[in-house]
Amino acid sequence: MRHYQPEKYPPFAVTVDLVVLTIRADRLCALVVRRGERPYLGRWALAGGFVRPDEDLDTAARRELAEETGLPVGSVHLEQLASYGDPARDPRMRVVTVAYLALAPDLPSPRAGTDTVDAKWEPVTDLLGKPATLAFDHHRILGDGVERARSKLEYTPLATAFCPTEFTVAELRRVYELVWDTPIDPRNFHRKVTGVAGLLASTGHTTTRDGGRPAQLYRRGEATLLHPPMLR
Amino acid sequence: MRHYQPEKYPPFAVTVDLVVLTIRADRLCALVVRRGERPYLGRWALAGGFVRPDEDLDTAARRELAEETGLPVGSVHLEQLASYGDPARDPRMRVVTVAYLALAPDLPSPRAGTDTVDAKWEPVTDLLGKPATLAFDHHRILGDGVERARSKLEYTPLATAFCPTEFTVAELRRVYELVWDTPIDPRNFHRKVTGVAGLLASTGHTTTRDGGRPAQLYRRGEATLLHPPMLR
DNA sequence: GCAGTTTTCGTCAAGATGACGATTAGCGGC
DNA sequence: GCCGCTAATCGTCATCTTGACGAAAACTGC
Repeated sequence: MRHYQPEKYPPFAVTVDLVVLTIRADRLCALVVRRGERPYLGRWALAGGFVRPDEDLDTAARRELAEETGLPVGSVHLEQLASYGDPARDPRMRVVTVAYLALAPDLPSPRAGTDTVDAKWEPVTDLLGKPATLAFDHHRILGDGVERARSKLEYTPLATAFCPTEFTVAELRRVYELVWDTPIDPRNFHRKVTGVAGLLASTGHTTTRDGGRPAQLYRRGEATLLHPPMLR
Repeated sequence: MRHYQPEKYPPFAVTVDLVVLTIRADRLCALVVRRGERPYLGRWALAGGFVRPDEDLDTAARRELAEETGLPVGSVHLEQLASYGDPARDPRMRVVTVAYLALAPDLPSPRAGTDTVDAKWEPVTDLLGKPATLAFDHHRILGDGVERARSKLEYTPLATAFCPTEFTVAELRRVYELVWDTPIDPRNFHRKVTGVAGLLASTGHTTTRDGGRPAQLYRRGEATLLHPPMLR
């Protein structure tokens, strides 16, 4: 094992940043934290932080998610989104960030973390509508995350990640309606979603929490790809 | 702008690695280069190299593609694939690599680059069938790249990236057949592909290079998303 | 019991799909 | 110039899926 040779291997800092999405009060919301450090002190930003020397990227992402938000992290869907490495994206030094996309059911309000003085859920339309709100290139990263979520709803069971363990067809439909920002016919959606192999697993229970006739409760099925896909 | 503080921002090396796919002699092939340096000296690997201090990730990927292969790089589709950062993935030091997926029409044979002694096109089935052939975690990266290509054929016009500027419906079909490894009915494919809005742009020319009745030549259309998608 | 609400099942026309027959338009050889 | 070969392109038909919407079912609150 050789020595580290800075001339040959230029040093970078590597961070993870988190696009954490949830649905709260009938809106698609993203987690933002207020920065407690320079640069961008006091500005809102995505949660994130430096990857530790002996830590895998996925591990770092999950650790930051837990640390910076205090949220129960076990039930959260986490996947890598993309990496961003513009030489000027951080004024301190050369930083490459590996962005992750996290999807969660409606969670309690986050608490501030170690490097943050505040944390909250903010509707994504508000954030994306004002490009200068977020620090660094986080506006772009958020946009990419939302777009990834939108398209993955079509051909994966990702929408179930926004729902609690047991959920109704109507709750799942609400996810699609909010993420795609388009109304969906409840009857056709019901027919389609119950027809896709492996998307829903029956629990035998019912609930009336949405009012009206009792609805079947489902758990997420084993499918990882939807055949046929749900098209926008 | 602060000083670099190694305790606070642990140093990483950042590389780009390239999954370059093409279709040659009716097979889906990937570009592999023989390493001219330690570690894995003499082993086959994906093309790639260190990102320079003042260089964007996309720029580094395109530069490496040109440098390590000598291929004409203008017509090549290039997109980010994913990042890999297992602490043990490189025995020298902590390296995070940003993998890119490149798709090219049938190109001339590659030449060796600066850090490589040899370069060639190798059928992906051969590479994926023998997990220990490639250096580092490149077997996994290649697998992820091929899987990305497979699924993007469904809902984007990505298949056209494997074709020359002007191509026939049959040539496009051959791409689908080889990447998905499944036969497709020429008549139904023709009907479908000519029906998808914005996938194909007519050139008015025809060719008989495939034999038989002259085929219309098309250029790729403006669509970025296929409606409806081509389903496996 | 009744009004209100939501789930769930049905119907029907229009569009998409898969299997496959038939026609068209070049080629090469004679 | 005609014949067979090849491959592109067009058609047909039964089946499946989709979108629009009617209607019944099963709960709640009053």
